[in-house]
Amino acid sequence: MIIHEDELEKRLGLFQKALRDRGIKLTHQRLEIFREIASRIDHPDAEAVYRSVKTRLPTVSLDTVYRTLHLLMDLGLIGTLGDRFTSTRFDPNLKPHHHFLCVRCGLARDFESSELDNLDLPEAAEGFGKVIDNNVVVRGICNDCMRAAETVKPR
Amino acid sequence: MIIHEDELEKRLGLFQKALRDRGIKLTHQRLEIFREIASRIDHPDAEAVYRSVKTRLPTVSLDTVYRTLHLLMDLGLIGTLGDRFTSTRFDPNLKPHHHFLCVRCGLARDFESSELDNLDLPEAAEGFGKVIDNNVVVRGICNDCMRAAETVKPR
DNA sequence: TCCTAAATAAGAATAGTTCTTATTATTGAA
DNA sequence: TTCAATAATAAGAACTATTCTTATTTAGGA
Repeated sequence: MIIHEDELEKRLGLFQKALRDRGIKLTHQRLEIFREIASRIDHPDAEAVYRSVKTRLPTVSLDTVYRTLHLLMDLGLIGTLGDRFTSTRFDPNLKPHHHFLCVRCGLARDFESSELDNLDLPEAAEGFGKVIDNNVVVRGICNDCMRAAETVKPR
Repeated sequence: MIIHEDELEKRLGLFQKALRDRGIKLTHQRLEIFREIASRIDHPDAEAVYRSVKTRLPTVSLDTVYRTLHLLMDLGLIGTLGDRFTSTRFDPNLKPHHHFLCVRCGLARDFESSELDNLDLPEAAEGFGKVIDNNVVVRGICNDCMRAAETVKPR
């Protein structure tokens, strides 16, 4: 759960600068929430962040944790594990395959590739456990969204 | 949204056989729900499947759609788009990286690899739109879960 | 055809997340 | 440092996706 001290310092610096640059207030809550997420390598959910921060700031609310995590996402200071959809999307394709995913509209399409099915994984990856398979998610802007972006010129 | 007629037939065959082999009843609802998910390439969520099936079976319930989709998952006849967690998990790592994910306990760990950052993608993938980046998810059983499986022998 | 277990519809319940509102705190200005 | 304006917070209501409960219906074997 621990990252290097100097990596944490670097992340905290980025965070404080991002807030200052945009005139966003630096509250105790935001600092503690950022410190918590930035120092962990286990990809906690909002509830887990809330539980930890609560030991230091007993009156913090879960809502503030959510708002702050979303703020951090908007600022590009954190991301999520996997692409998030509001609901589960199902996939009837039983063959090994990978996905193209439009980050704008959520369009998802399958494609096959035996090269990608059989990637040579770095030792680091293999070291975490016994590998079953791997899935490549290609993120992009789909053709429709590209066309829409070209058509509607900003005024 | 359309797949080949013979691919659909093949999927329907697998489905009916899987139910028969296990003595699971073939209901109208199950057949229509499977037909719907099996014939689409757009990875719909339960609500979208429900809306379509409802036009043919007006009395079907959303709950039945959920139960059936989960049954199909348990039977290995469908999967989901991306690995699903009950809640959103956050990631403070801003460097390009990939993930190891334990399918048993949900442990997630980062690893870096410039090779994987710069994969040579098949034309099929590039054809869907403008690519931004790609993320590799390595699915497996983490070391802790492997040890647990070895320690607790089945009786 | 009849019987029985399994499956369904309907609606209540739950989990995760977001919204509303009254209160509090940050930050720039005096 | 104090003050004022405005943003941010806590609390709880509300909302969305999903699952559970229960009375009713149905598939499939005898």
